[in-house]
Amino acid sequence: MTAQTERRPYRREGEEKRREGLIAAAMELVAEGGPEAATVRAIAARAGVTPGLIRHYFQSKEELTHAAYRQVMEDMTAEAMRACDAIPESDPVSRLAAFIAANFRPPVMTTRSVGVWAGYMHLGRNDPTMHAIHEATYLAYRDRLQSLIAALPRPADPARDRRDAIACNGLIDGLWIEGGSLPDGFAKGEILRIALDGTAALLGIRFPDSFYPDPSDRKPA
Amino acid sequence: MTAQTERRPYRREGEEKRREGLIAAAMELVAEGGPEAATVRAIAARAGVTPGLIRHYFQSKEELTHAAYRQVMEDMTAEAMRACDAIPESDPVSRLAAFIAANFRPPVMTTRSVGVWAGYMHLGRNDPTMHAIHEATYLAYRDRLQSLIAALPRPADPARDRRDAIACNGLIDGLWIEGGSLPDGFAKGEILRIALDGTAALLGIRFPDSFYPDPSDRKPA
DNA sequence: CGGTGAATTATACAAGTGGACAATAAATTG
DNA sequence: CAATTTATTGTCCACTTGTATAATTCACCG
Repeated sequence: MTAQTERRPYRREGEEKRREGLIAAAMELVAEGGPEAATVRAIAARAGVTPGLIRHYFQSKEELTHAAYRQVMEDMTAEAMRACDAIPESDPVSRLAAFIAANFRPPVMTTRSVGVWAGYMHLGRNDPTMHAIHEATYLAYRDRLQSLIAALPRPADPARDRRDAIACNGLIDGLWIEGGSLPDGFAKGEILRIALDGTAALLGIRFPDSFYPDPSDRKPA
Repeated sequence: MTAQTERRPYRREGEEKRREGLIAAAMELVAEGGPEAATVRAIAARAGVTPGLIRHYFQSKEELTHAAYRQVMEDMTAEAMRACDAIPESDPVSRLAAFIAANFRPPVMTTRSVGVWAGYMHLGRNDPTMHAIHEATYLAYRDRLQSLIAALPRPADPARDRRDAIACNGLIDGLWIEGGSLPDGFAKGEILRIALDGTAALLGIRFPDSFYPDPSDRKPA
């Protein structure tokens, strides 16, 4: 047992690959065991690498944490934007529906991504960089939502659009957290249906049935 | 510097006082610096006590954490219920409004309480006891909300009430988190107004003006 | 008063943390 | 093919963590 463990084989890898691998390892560990599980040793082991290498690619563990958090947040809003951009601008209601619906399907609404978000979120309270990332990604998401709302066929009113965007964003966030942290508490597709009905009610519009989950037992309005 | 630090004076205190003091200290530290700041030494120092005493009142630090989390959650729902119970049952709309509004004033919506919630929430992912507390308090809150919704003057429909409760709960949670984590991003009373307007829209009702914040610049429906 | 036991303090410890740094292996360059 | 540089590994360290336990102080009871 006290025998010298044999040296890990020297494996050279591309710089980008290594950075991504370390970030992905950190995210996985945070998702699985919270931030306290994402130690330098655990991250290195998960990435198939020696702990010392982390400091070669990141000036500190904190810097790796920032990179991972930024990636998590940007990935999620990028996913929603991608779904939205698949719909032509001539149909603003469907664009909004696609944007909203994307938040309640994998890869956005999973226990994993909600877990990562939950693990990192409290770090924004004291770490100024984390707070800045949080604020920037939150506002970017909400601005995008507001622009989709402003494109709806209704009288222009920026103040109202802002309030509606805040409300819709709150509803989306709350349902996303609940669906992700208590996945067994809801029927399949239930959260998505509630989110679409809810945002439609908030905005006084109606979304096409095609964005709702399959077993279409929606009640009439 | 290496001089012997003088012994802390022996201060005897009631058992309840000590437990509450330790729980309060843990909550404060989590609110200020996240869970990693709530070490046994820091908690003891904040409570004006020696680290060893924690293990005299709690079998482990984990047990103290559970107690503190339970207290945080129960305090918040109790506050909302208290506000609600101040309104007679003959006015179900106002009772619901009072319940909702209580969530967007101190002591419920403060950076402190949102910070504690954020600091603890991810612990529910691996610790079964924390998960149970999370689920129990969440469901207790939502059930209360659902019963308030069911009391509204409208046709009885339990399935619809459930969906409405989930939606309203999501909106409340989302707005509460955003208002608490980005307190400078919103005007005074803005979140409360959006929450009342939002839940009213979700439920197809209208809340009395008296529950809205003072500078009443509400737009007509 | 003297003794018993609980409440409180102080000390000690094993395990784990992030970080510094030297040793090594491979790629690159001349 | 030698020299240099860079990527990667392994070792070490000072520090913190939660916990175990011994030493104190004090209230209470005979």
